[in-house]
Order: sequence, then C-alpha cells, then structure tokens
Amino acid sequence: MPRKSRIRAGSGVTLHDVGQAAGVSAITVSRVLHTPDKVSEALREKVLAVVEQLGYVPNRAARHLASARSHTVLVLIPSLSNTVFIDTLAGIEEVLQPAGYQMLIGNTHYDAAQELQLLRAYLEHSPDGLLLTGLAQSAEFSQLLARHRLPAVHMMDLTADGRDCVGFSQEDAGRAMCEHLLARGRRRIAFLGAQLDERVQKRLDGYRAALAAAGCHQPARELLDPRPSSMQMGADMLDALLAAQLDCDAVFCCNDDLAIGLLARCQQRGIAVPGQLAVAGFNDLAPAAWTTPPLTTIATPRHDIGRIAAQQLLARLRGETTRPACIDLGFALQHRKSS
Amino acid sequence: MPRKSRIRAGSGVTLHDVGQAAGVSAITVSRVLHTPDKVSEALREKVLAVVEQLGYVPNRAARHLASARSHTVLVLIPSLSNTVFIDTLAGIEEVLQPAGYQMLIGNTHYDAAQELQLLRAYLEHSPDGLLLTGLAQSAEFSQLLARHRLPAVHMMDLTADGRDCVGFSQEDAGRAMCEHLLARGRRRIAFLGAQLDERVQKRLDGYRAALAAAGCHQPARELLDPRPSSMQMGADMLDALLAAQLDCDAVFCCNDDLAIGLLARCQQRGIAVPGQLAVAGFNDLAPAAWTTPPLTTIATPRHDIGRIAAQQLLARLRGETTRPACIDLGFALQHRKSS
DNA sequence: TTGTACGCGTTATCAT
DNA sequence: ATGATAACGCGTACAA
Repeated sequence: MPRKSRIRAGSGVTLHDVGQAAGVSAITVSRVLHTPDKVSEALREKVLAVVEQLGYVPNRAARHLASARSHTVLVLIPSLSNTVFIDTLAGIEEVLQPAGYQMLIGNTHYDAAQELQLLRAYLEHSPDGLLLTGLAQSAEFSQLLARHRLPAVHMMDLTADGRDCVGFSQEDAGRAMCEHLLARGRRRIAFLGAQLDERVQKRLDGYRAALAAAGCHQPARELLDPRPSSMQMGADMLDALLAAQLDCDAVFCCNDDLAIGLLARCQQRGIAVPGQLAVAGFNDLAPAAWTTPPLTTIATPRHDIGRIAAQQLLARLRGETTRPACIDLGFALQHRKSS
Repeated sequence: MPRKSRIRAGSGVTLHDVGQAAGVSAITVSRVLHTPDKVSEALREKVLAVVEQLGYVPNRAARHLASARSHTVLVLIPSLSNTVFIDTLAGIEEVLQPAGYQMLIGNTHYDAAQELQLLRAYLEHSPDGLLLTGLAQSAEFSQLLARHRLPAVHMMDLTADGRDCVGFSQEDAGRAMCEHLLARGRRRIAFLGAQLDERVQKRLDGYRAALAAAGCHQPARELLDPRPSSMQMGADMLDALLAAQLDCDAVFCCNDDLAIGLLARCQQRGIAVPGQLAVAGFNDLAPAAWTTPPLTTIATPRHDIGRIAAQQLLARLRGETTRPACIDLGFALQHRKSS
C-alpha cells in the first residue's frame, strides 16, 4: 500500500529516518537516546553521529501518545502580577527544566471557579501532575483530580489532612509579626487586609490570636478590603485609619504592597515612622528594604517552596514517595526601622 | 485481531467511545466539535449530549500528531524576576488562552547561548510560532528558525529589516528622558546602566545623542555594570558617583530598580532630590510612584506589547498577514517630583 | 543486544 | 452529510 505523503509535524526527520541512515531500526535509535545502556557501544556511537548529522528532534506529541506520559506539569497560581508567585515559578522551573518536564502555567485570578475551568482546559494536555497554590480548591476540582488520578502538591501553606504540601504556617507568621510589635511595646495594632484570600485570612487569624492573648484585640482596628492589593490601596487605608480616629500605634499590612503605599503616605502627611506609628508588611519583596524607613516584614521562602514542591512532585511521579509529605520551610522576621 | 488493552493517556474516553455511544463514527464526533456546520443538527445535539455525559476530554497530543499543528507558542523572555517581562506575559496570555493556544515560557537569562539552547529544547514541542524579546538573537538561532519555517514576532523594540516587531524605540525613549532633564536645566547628567543588554545599550545611545546635541556629553559620567540590575546596585552606584567626584546634577538610571535604590541612598545621605540631584528611571514599575520623592520615569506599554505581539503572531499563523509588521506602541514620560 | 508488530487518539483523504 | 481507511512518530510487548 503506497504511503501517502502528509504534512510533517517537526523538522521532518524521524526516528525511522535516523535508523535507516544508521543501518538500524527505529527502536534502536530510541533506545540509544533513552536507555543507552541497552545498546552496544558501537551502535550507540554510530547512531548518535547520525542523530547529530541529521539534526533529529524528538517529537513530544508522539512520545506522549505512545507512552501515556506527557512529561508536563500544570502549575496553578493566583496571579501573574504578584512577585511572590513569580518567584515560586522560578524555583519550579529550576527543577522541572533539567528533569525534562514542561511546566504549563495557569492564572486563576484568585478565583476557585476559574481554577476549576483551567484544570478542565489543561486536562487536554494530560499533565502528569499538578502544583497548586494554597489548599482551598473547590470540591469539584478535587473530584476531577481524583478521577484522573493526578498527583498534586500544594504550595505556600501547610496541612496535615493527607495532601502533599510545601510552605509555611501563614497563621504562625501573622502571629509572629504581631508578637514582634507587642514586644516593641505596641498595643493598639491595626490589621490592613486586601484580596482576602485564604493566606490573608490565616495571617488575620494569627493577628487575632496574638492580640487576644495580649488582651488588646479590637475588631474595629481590622480594615479589610476584598479588592486586589495595591500600593494606592495602602495609602488610602492610612487615610481611612486616620479618618476613623482609631488611635493606632502600629499597623500590620497583609503584604508589602500595602505597606509601601502606606509608608509613602506617612511621609507625605508627616507621620513619624516608627515614632508615631510602627509599620509592618509581609513577604519581604525587593523594595521593602529600600523604603523610608526600611520596612519590617516577614521573609517568605517562596523560591524554595517552588523548588521543593517540584521535587516532591517529581518524587511522586517516579513512585518514590508513599506517605503524604508536609514540608515546613518556615519564615523569618526581618526587623527593620519601620518598627 | 484482538485489541490489547494498554495504559490510556487521559481520562480514557476517546472520540471513538463517544461515537459508539452516540451511534456515529469517531470522525463525526470530531466534526461536531471542530466544524459543527458540516454536521446535521440532529446528530450534533445527540453527540454533544454524549460528549457531556461521558466527560470527553480531547487529547492534544493525538491532535497535534495527526494535524501537524501543536497550537502552542514559545515565548522567550530574558528573566522571570523582571516585572517588565511578566507584564508582557500577562498580555500574551490574554490573547493566546482564548484562542486555544498554549504558551510555553523559556527564560534566557539574558544570554543568547541559552536562548539558542532553549529553542533547540522546545523544538520537541514543535511550537507553531515564537514570541521573542529583542532583536539580538544569534545567527544560529535565526537559521534554526528559518529551517523550521517558524514565524516569530519580536517584542520590546523596533526594526525595519523585515522581521515582525511590536514595541517602541528604546533609543528615542532614552533621548526623550535626557531632553526632559536638559529642559529642566540640568547639564551634568550621569547615565547609570546595569545588565547592559541590547535595550540598555540603546537607551545609552539615546542618552549620548541627546547630550552630544546639547554639547554636554562627558563619557566619564557613564557608569556601566554588566551584572544584573538591583536596588542595591543603584545605591552602590550613588556612592560610586559621589566618590568619583563627577559633579553631577542629574542621573538617568537605565531602569527603576537602580533608581529606587539610588533614591533611598540619597535619603540616607541627605542629598536633596531634585534640589541637588535630579533622578530619573525607566519602565514606571509600581513602586516608582511611591518613592520619596516620587520617581520621574518612562512608562512603557509592556502589557500591550505582549497583547499585540500575540495577535500579530496569530494573524501570521492564520496566514492573514503578508507584509512584515513593525508596530510602534510608543512610550510616555512620567514627570514626577524627582526631577 | 536487536528487531517486529502494533496501538496510542486524532485528523486528512477519499469515497459514498 | 457521513464514514472507512490510513497516517502522524513513537514506545510497549514480545520474539529472536
């Protein structure tokens, strides 16, 4: 039966072509490339030379189809404009790239419904595994995961419910910052929150716990806005705080963006930091060290979170890991002059 | 011949399965999904119902293999830690996602050799097209592109040499900033450069042209460091500037990061900005509006660059475009209090 | 150690 | 408008 010529996918050179040119079968070429130990050295060298000469490029689609493994990992993050998650991506890339895995990035926009839609859409790529942000996926999401038997590692937070996770305790970090402010003699501490995703909620929990323990929790001092965080919002929140006459001596911002905007507004309004008001942020982004005054904040190991989470997922994919892993990478309080 | 059961790739439901359940052939199901016009309404509805019921998920790998189109675009950016390129990614995603294209991201680390390696590696995915940063790819890179007949759109800069590009004139932007400083009465203007990639070089060209035209160019006032840019480096560069006693009345930083670090150091050392020294940055990142004093800088349309570049590439892929496109999105000088 | 036969899920081609 | 058949390039299973 004549082989009808069709449009080729890649450069045109196939395993078969390489095999012919080297005087071996296609499968031998495949073995030279993937399991060189199983091929005699003579053939190996010959084949490799031809591979080089012909500029052979493997075809991932064919490989995927034949092996039922896509060598692809789906990474779901809430936002592309937040450096925190980008740093995590960099850590992930550092591990996946050398391992021959491709990362597919999905932006959930902090929305569980969009997260579910993304999973549905990306299922077409049949990823071998998932890296997720946080623990608050929807029930349908989890069912879909289970149905497709997809291993997943959750990043940025911790849980003991049996899911793999790599991160740190958001609540402990929130508490630690408040204990620091308390230790500096502050009692009237406000909490400024934006976005109000699960991580901010847990930092808020930590804030409440610490202040309650010190007997100085006042719900009126919690300023919460569900809209996306921004420096402008931080500046506005300082105005709101003053307008409400809440008589604060410290503010704990749920992230550095708010804190940076708030610090700038303090400068403009002539409010002495930390004299009149101590200011604290969260994440230790690059600008935090360069504000006036430099910002006290929580340094988070987001790059390592990505790195280790990717390693953990690869271990699962290789079947090396059995028990659920819960890897706590901790956090560090960066005490600077704003407190 | 008995069909041996093997491991399935996706959820397990195939076009064939859907077809059987609906009493049609696999190809009809395919048509219902991709070219519904070519199928009778009765069948269409029936098939769609079964697709829904069985939870059919198309298999991209098989589609790719059979159609020689991967619906995948390779995006090469120099860095993940620079917000500029992340914003571009967001713009790209905004266009590719709804169009059913998957973006693969490669990080070149500002290195042409790595860029070439990435292209080689990603060729396995046989991307349908490329989105590149800048114009300075290696000769081998371009040959590889040509050999595989891959359409590419260059981002961030302009050229009239026949390659598709979307961006703005880096040199004009550098010149514009210097003309602004000159117009404010400054004559002893320093240039601080880091990374020294092609874009920084062009901004430097613009700086030189503007100052030469005004008759006040002094090469000694160019501080260039090939290492990656950082706020720390900006602070260090102010120290270096003062140590060298170059007697400057303005500094043009090649990006906002340098400028932010430099401004902070000015605060620490009690240097009045803009009184003693005017300071300018480049890119208009979020923190630029919140420094003390707020930073004069060049706002760059990076989000739109990503968006339009992706659209241009899609047009090429559809064969709609013929002549090379060179799309100038311009830039805007943000005059703030630092100058 | 090397090769043969076949299937992975889809689309292109051609026939009806 | 719908279907039959082959082909995409590779890896698995099994044979030699």
